[in-house]
Amino acid sequence: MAHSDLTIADRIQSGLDTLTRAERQLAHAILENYPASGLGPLSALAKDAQVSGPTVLRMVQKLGFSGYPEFQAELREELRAKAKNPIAKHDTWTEGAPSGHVLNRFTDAVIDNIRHSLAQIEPDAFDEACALMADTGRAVYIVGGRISHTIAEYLYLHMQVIRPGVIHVQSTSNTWPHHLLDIKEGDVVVICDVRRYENNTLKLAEMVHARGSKIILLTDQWRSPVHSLSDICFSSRIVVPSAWDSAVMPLLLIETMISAVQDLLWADTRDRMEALEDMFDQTKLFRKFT
Amino acid sequence: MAHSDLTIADRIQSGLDTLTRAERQLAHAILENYPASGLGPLSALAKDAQVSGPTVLRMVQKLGFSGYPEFQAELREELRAKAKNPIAKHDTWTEGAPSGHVLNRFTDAVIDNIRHSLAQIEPDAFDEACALMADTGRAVYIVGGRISHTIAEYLYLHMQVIRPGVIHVQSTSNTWPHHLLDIKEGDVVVICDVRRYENNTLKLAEMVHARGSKIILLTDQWRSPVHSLSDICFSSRIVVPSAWDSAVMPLLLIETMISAVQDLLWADTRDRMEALEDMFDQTKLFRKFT
DNA sequence: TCATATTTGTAATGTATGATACATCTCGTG
DNA sequence: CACGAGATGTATCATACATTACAAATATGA
Repeated sequence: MAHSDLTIADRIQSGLDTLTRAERQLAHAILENYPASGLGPLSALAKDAQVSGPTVLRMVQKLGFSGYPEFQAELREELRAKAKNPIAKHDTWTEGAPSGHVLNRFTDAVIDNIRHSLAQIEPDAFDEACALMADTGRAVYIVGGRISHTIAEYLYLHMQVIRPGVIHVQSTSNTWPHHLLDIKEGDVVVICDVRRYENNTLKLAEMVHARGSKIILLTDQWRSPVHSLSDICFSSRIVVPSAWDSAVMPLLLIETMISAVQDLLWADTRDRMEALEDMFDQTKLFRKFT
Repeated sequence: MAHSDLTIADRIQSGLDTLTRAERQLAHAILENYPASGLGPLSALAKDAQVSGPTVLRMVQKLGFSGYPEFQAELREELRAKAKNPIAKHDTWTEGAPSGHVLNRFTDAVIDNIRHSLAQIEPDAFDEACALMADTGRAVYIVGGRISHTIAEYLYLHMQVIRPGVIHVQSTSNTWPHHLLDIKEGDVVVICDVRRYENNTLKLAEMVHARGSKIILLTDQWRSPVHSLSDICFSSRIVVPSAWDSAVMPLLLIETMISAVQDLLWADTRDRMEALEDMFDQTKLFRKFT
């Protein structure tokens, strides 16, 4: 807030006693449905409070603004700040680091990304995507680009355990057409494509689309060109205070999918996981969990 | 609401696909801080979205309003209505999904993990780790296990661009000793090791520790056995309502590190990144960003 | 590759809006 | 009750704003 830490509402409230008759009327009208009424035209507010235009203007000036537009600008600023707050209020995440520390700034941005992205997701689409991936009648192909293949692989590594028929394809590799030789109608292709969208990925999408496969797309807020070919599309906000983009939100989505698919297939997965445990034990790849 | 039960945000949301480039930019700007941005002057919104005034107007008309003022009037009406119903609060992340939906439960857990993990991190240790990774006098080895190698690779792919002398080692591969032949005292080894801690990773840690390398460990709340050998250790909470663990917090940490190291090395990185851009342009690997 | 349609931006225009000057009213005070 | 100082409203003005018309740019399809 430009002028002080107090909101305009607070300031009006505290000064209520010192106001004159018309000003008090006006003050109540503003507070009545705050801040909506203050965001309309001056004349509308005046009419609503049954006072004259100049009275509104004088009040606004008493509050320290040079004019009505400036007053409105601060109201909007309050609104912005309020909308941000629900969880990001935590102004420092790491105690001992100033709020300007990269750890705090970065986390703020990520939480904000999560909030915005989830607000846009349609739960039905999510459930549908999970149902597709849980359908063992369909093969599942998982595709990622240069950077995004890392989270694609993360999805792959888990899906591989959960169900059979999961194939990992790297679109940056020239050999991707080989992996798609056997793809057929009804198969599911999960594509991760965030900006610096890659031509290879688009080509791949076009090919599998032509084959009649279902495309589930994980992309960013601007949406990969693949999205026009996709059956289900999830867009994540990925902007952070960095020269790079954030993969946290896409990863969160992927993990949630893994969890949901796992639940759908629990009966089958159980055996697979136990079998895997046995194999690990035999190969002594892992230490016993202590 | 005057026109329908849907809020303007909903209507914009649902029509996102049918929009053109400039309109989509605008739509995102409106949703970004909704409804504040829509309550300012048309020109301000246009500038914010980096589109022209008329584009805003056309969009508003597409939404069924006769003009911008009418659009704003409904935004204010929504605000009024929302202020009246304090029950319509966001206690869920995705509207339209019950609070018990996996999307909401999972996200709750992840946010909780982030909060707890960051509360435990010592900013000084973080800064020190970044300084080590930014020191081009030291080689940086990045190591991950069976699953964690995906986020280790994510770190690698970025560090590779930021600075020279970055090596990716996969501890699950039998060939890892080959990659460490040249490691020397003072070099930095970033190890990702979360539960199902792997024997190979511990062996590797012991070896590089003996060589006098600095170990930065990313692990979970129970801490990998490597932690006794590590110089700097970050533990992330990774429990989520799933049969699997979450890699979101480790990834968040890694991304923050990338950002911090990038900042420390900005002068040098700049050239590297530009060189990379040129190479991408030449090989036409990526589409031009639209 | 060119031609056409669609999208987008620029510049001009008219109007709604906020600001100003001044007249009127209200209320306290002698 | 009259006077004056502050409060409030009316009428006018200036301008910032939304709107319109048109041109440039971009995408689409032959």
